[in-house]
Amino acid sequence: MNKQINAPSGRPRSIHVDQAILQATLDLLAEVGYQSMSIEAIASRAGVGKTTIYRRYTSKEELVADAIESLRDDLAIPDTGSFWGDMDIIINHAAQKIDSPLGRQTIALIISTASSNPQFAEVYWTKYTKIRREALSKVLKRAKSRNEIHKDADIDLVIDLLSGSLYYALIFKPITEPVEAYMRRTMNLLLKGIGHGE
Amino acid sequence: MNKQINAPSGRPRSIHVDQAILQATLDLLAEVGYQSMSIEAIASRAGVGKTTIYRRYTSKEELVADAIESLRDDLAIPDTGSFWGDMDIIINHAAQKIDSPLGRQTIALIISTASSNPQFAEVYWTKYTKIRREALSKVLKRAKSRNEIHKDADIDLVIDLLSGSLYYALIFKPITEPVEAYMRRTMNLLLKGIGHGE
Amino acid sequence: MNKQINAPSGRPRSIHVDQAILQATLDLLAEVGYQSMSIEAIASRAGVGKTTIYRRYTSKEELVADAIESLRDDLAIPDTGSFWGDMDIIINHAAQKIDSPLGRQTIALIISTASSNPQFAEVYWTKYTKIRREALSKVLKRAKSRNEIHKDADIDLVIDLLSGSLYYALIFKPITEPVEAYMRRTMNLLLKGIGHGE
Amino acid sequence: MNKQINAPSGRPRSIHVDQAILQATLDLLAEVGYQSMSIEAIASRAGVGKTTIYRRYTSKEELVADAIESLRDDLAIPDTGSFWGDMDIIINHAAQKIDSPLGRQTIALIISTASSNPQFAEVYWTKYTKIRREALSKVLKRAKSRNEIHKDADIDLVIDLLSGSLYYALIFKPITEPVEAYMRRTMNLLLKGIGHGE
DNA sequence: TGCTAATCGAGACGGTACGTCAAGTCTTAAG
DNA sequence: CTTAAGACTTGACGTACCGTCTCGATTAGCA
Repeated sequence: MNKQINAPSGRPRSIHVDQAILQATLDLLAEVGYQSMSIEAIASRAGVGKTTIYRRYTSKEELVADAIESLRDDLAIPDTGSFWGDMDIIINHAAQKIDSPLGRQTIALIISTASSNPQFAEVYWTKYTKIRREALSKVLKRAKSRNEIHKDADIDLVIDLLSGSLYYALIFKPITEPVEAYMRRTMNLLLKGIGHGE
Repeated sequence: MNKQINAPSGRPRSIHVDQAILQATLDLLAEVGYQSMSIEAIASRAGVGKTTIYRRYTSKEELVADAIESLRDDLAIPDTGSFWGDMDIIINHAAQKIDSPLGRQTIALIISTASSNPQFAEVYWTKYTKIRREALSKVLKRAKSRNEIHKDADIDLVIDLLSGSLYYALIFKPITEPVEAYMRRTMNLLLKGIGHGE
Repeated sequence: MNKQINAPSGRPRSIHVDQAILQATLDLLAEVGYQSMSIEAIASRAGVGKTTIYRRYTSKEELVADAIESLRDDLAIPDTGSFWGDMDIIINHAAQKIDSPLGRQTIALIISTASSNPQFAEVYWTKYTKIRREALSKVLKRAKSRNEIHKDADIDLVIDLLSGSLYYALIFKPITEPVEAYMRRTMNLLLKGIGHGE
Repeated sequence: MNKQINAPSGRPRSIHVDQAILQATLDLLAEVGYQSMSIEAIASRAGVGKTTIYRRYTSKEELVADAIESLRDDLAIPDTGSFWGDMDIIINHAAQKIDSPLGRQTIALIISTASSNPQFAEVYWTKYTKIRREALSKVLKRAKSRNEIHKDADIDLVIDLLSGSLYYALIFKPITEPVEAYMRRTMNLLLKGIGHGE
């Protein structure tokens, strides 16, 4: 009963080929960057015909999105019992991801593509960003319920500030301090605020 | 004593041509976007030979950077006497800049190019971003001296959060609310903080 | 035993394209001449990408050489039984070839290219000139065996004189008489000589 | 009375510049050949602005024609009293001219340009070829009057054969024998003829 | 002696064509 | 029907020269 809907006649697609393509894509992404990475180079690196790639993906964006998706790690949402306990884990995890050639290229790519191509902003948002936001969101909600942060704090906006400043710093500021330290400073500022309360 | 460093020989460069090139660049940037904008199209739109462009700029990035630079407005730093008075002006100014096809394209471009090309991050930082940061910085310092915000608040970091979240929202979030409203919400969050004081 | 040296993989070259390129080349050669004939024009006339031409030929010379080669007629060596009978046929054949826009352009081209490019002199010599010389040579040898011309006459040199003077006249002398007449006068002079015998 | 038609006011043209241009032209002609010789290169080699060249010549052909003209030697017509005496001088002179890089380039150029550009065939004919033909012509006429050659020999045609075969050999035949030897063989053949007389 | 006008070098200008590269489509033979 | 290979059209790239056009700076001869 669980036959494939349309019984595929002829030679089936090779999964080795699938993997070779994704791997070649990731390799080249880390080596030469998104812009200077040609489909032809990917094909040749993967030992595959161009046609074989075009049969699977209709654009470089799609291909790369899939390649990045392929190495998504299933981020376990931490639950240590304290806000800073959870945050430390999230921050360390993020920092570790970012501090590699592929990690930086990936972020640069996501921002770059997304900013000039709204329809791929959507794709990346779902495949990459959303997961992380959900983890953060859960952690913040728990902190709320533990009364560690204001119960009327705008969690979504907090995440915007946290993520936004991180990306902003990664793009525009030469590396002055470790990613972890920067994120902790940010979180602290958000906790205390800069006004005088009433 | 006459400071003529190098008497320029040969026919001098035409400023009409300079302007035509920059204008064509801005037009096309708004119309078709950075990626699909060819030097050939710019040349033809400007009524100019390709050589004439290549004589001035060695890359599309350089050209576009200069074009954007050319429409830099000399942002007067507001001084209304109150923090929110100043902020309103800055926010309105920013919103007005952003809410135009060219404005959005420009921001997308800056982020996109900068994120995949560190050396142009530098250029844009200086030509475009720095000026706005300095205005914000001055306003925040004055607010500090008026005791409207904490005197030990990390101004640089505050600006990172403000700018970062704005860019982040512009890229990843479909337009749900006016830019002004979003920026005001952000500023409020920063003032109050999300923690419970000491 | 099957002599297929390298089994060709990939899409084979299209013979339609081959022909279109050669035809466009010959057309333009006759219309605008060798110098002002651009590869781009040939490509567009043939309805073909520039790359497709560059895949086959590395230079305009090569392309044109091949185009000319393509219209080589398989000159049948005449054998009428008499020297002048044979010569008449050869002369008429030559004259007919020369008296057309393409014919003149071809000769001009061959001489022009060959004189400034020794390696193409070689090509043209083999593809174009040699065949005609061989025909002439055979005819002259038969005339020798029939005792119509001296048995110690230097046939190669005779052909040089015949061909050389023809080309020379074509280049430098405005058309005063039909090609046939000129060639016959030349041949006569060669037969009689200008000296007084021994 | 014999004043220059239009008294030239303003700065007169510099003869140093004239010479520098011609010299640079000849140098480059011998070095890189006619085709790959750009006006820009000539100007730069001569230490002269492009305008200065275009003020004097309207085309590369004109310029080169003048450069070649500038080194015309005033071929004295020999008169030794015997046909072969005169011929030896002419042959030696020709051979000496031809056996140098510039000499070969010049001939190649003349033939090449002339064959693809009838209006320059005219120019070269007058400036270069005609002089040599007249010398030959005079020598042949004297030989006639001395009864060394037939009195009804077609002198013009003889010269065509002599010149034509020489050019032909220079272009198409790899150097097998000295120019002098070849010319002497040709002359001999012409004297004796290849037929059997009546 | 100073004026006038064409010259000079330099190099910018709008163009044309170059030869290269990659994009995405297509056509083979082999599996 | 997929695959690897590679030919195909298209279009932009960045370069080299073309012939024309400004520039400021020399020069001569005429006034």
